[in-house]
Amino acid sequence: MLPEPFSLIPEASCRQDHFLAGEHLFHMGDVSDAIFFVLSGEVHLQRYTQSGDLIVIHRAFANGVFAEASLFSDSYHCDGVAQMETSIIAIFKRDILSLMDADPGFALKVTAYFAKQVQDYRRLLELRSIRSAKGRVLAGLQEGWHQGSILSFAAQIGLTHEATYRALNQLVRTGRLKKKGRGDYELL
Amino acid sequence: MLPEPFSLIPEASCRQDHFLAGEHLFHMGDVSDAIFFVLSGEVHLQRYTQSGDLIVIHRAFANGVFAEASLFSDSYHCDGVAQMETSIIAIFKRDILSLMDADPGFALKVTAYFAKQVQDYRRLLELRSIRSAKGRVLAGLQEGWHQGSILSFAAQIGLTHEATYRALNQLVRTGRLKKKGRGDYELL
DNA sequence: GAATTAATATGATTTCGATCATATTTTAAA
DNA sequence: TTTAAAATATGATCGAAATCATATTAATTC
Repeated sequence: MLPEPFSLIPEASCRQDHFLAGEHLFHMGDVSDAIFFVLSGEVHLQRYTQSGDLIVIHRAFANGVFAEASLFSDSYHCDGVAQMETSIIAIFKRDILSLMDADPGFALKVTAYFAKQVQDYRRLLELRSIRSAKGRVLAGLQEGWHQGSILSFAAQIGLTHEATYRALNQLVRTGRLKKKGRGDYELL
Repeated sequence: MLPEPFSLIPEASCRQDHFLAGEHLFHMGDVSDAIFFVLSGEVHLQRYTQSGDLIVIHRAFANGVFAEASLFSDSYHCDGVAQMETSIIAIFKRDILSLMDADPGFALKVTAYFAKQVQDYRRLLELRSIRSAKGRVLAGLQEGWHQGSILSFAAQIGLTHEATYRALNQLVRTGRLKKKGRGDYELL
């Protein structure tokens, strides 16, 4: 059920839960006691900037693990919000940490997870440094990041949805994309 | 020289090397045997898409560590290419892993290193989501990220240096900053 | 100490994404 | 089943940052 290395955690250290669209799994500042695995649905880790802008830090889909960074901090540093009806497994932080202490092999696998996160954020930053909407959308598609709605894709790559729709349209016109249907694009 | 926790690795586990512009440090698919620290120069981690487009996954500059993810995979998943004359220190993967195995304290520091990187990248992403140059420069200063040149500060926060100079000027005029000298600004 | 390069700075112009508006289609809800 | 809401578009306008240009000062290097 749970992916490596969290599959090594006993079931007694987990809790199943269910959320509706828009519901919070946790709020920024809450004491962190668990990391999460998505059974079905979609969860956004997000924060609001000083100016009130919403930024999506990470999108977790089915079979994804998220909020692992909370293992090393006392509280969550972002909101976790279900984007649709979502089922999750919460894995208790305390039990993960004690297993890491007892089993170096397990600890190593957890470290690999953090390394992967760093890699992902670097990619996202590099993508966001692409100035043109067209180039950014194309790169985002090539990275395979258009999985959910175009709206959430736009948020992740840091464009308005209008700019994203227009860039998609341009890419279709210049023969880089094929439009298979409403909101359904394919790379060529 | 090397940043924590890699400074704890003995020198015998490292190799200094030098590359000219365009030279490869490694190719995608090569067996991964080291992670890298940039002494000077610039290295791009990049790969080609199916359609032949070059995608830059990460840019590593002086004092940056990169290809840490190779610790946990048998081969490099992208090309590492020097963009100019570049000096690096290669830290042998095998020796890092064995030290992590032998010393749980070191292993924990490596984990903490990755966790910190995740936090840093999240902050940077949040800052970059601030649309106005003025707000972004101000936030960057408040984060304490203007330490080197304004040129490198501009690059970090994702603005051209011209936009950055103008934002600094605006912030001085609106009384948020004090200009103490050429390229020397102080928060108020 | 002269020459060269890099960083700081500002002016003029242009571009392109944000913003606001509106329509249509699809999905969810009442 | 009607209504409401969300996602997918596209049009018009505006503003702010990119771009290109040039000057000055500081730091290298020759």
